[in-house]
Amino acid sequence: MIKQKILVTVDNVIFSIIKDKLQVLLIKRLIDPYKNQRAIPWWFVYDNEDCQTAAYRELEEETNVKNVYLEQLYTFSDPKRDPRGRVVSIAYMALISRENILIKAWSDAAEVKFFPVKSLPKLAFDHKKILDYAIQRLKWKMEYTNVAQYILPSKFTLSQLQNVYETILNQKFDVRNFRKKIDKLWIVKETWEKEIWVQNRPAKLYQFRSKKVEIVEII
Amino acid sequence: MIKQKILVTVDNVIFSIIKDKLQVLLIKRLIDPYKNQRAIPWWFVYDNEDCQTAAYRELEEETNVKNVYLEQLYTFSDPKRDPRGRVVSIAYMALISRENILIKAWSDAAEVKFFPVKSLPKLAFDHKKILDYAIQRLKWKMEYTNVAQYILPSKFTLSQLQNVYETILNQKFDVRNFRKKIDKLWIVKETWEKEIWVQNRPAKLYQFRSKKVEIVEII
DNA sequence: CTAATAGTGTCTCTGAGACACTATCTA
DNA sequence: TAGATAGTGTCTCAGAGACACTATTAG
Repeated sequence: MIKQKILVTVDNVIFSIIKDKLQVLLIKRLIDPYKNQRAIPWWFVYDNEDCQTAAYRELEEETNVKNVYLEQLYTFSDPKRDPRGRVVSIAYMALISRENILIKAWSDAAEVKFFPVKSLPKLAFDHKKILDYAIQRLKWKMEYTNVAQYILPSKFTLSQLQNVYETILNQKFDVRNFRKKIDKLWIVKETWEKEIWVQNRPAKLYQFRSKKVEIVEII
Repeated sequence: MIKQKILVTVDNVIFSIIKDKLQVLLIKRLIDPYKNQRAIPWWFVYDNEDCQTAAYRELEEETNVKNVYLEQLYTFSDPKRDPRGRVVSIAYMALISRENILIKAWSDAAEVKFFPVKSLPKLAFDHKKILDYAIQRLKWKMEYTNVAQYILPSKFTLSQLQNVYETILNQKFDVRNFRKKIDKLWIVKETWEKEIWVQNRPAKLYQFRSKKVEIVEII
């Protein structure tokens, strides 16, 4: 067969909603090129694993891997994207609920930290392009499927659900119309539980009916 | 940097509508593995070109490359997908109009030939999986964008347009409702020309208003 | 005038979106 | 009882889908 000098990596765009903001996990680069700049976490694919497995391996570093959504996005292959040599990167998007984020990604000082997508630092390589692509895909997935469940705790209020949509799609919805829609789509069910420790009327907690990602026209 | 033994290829799923059927271009393999079976055309990516460029290069072999739509689909990376060694393949989908297909893909005896997607031979490697994915994506793109223009001649009748949708989405539409919808979406315009050489009332010829791929909820 | 396809309008029903007040809990 | 958020129904308008006949051409 032919000779090639191409390395293969996976990049992981890891989204969560923290403090009512859509945030993405970034690492600080410790070496050149782009030393001290932030980057999307990535790693080389091993010879005997497929890319999805490599992306999961990477994801384990930062999260408690229960109930993670992982989806392949796009393959970035500009010959100049890494100044050191030819690297083709398969980008993935992960959605995780705040409760599944490991402590080390919490600290402000950390080299691995969440940033709100609305106030990002300058990113290394072509990672801005990758992130923009991921945000676009996330919006589509939110509108047309039930993936919202992966970014919420397993039991949630309808207000929380609405907030996820409003935050990610960057628009407001009428409370009554939103609930009517969710109700008709038959994607969530009531539990017998209610919020506790809140200083107002406690809301009912709901669960998604299906863990499977399904096509549902939500918006 | 790290040592890897991974080769990178592009696979091209080339669609067209021929004889009112959705068809895909397949080559006959001349060597093992899968000798004499049909496969999606593919090639290695050169060290200094991005994957899109590689896919275009491949496409030139079979088509007259004017007015081709080319879109990256998905990257297939199972370590066992090629029995000879580790090959990661970036799959692309191309849409071409029948008028842009080179003669050599026309002959029945050819080693490069179109097959209706409804009566496919057995495919080599994981190419059935890739093709299924491509068909799925094609359906989505037809429903939500104006890509239909790439599979039609530049001037076409509304009946032809409706046929493209019916063929690919595998369902019938009411003539009046279909035309109402297309009219309202404002995506095509009349020309002053009509069909010729037909044995019935000749239909008006239309053109797409925009060559750019745009989001339009067609169906 | 026959065969073949092009081309056109109306009605019904469903779903989207605008809109404001009452209910229930804690402190 | 004040403060805070949960929770609920109606009306209007636009778009989707069902449905049948006339128009125009070639031969």
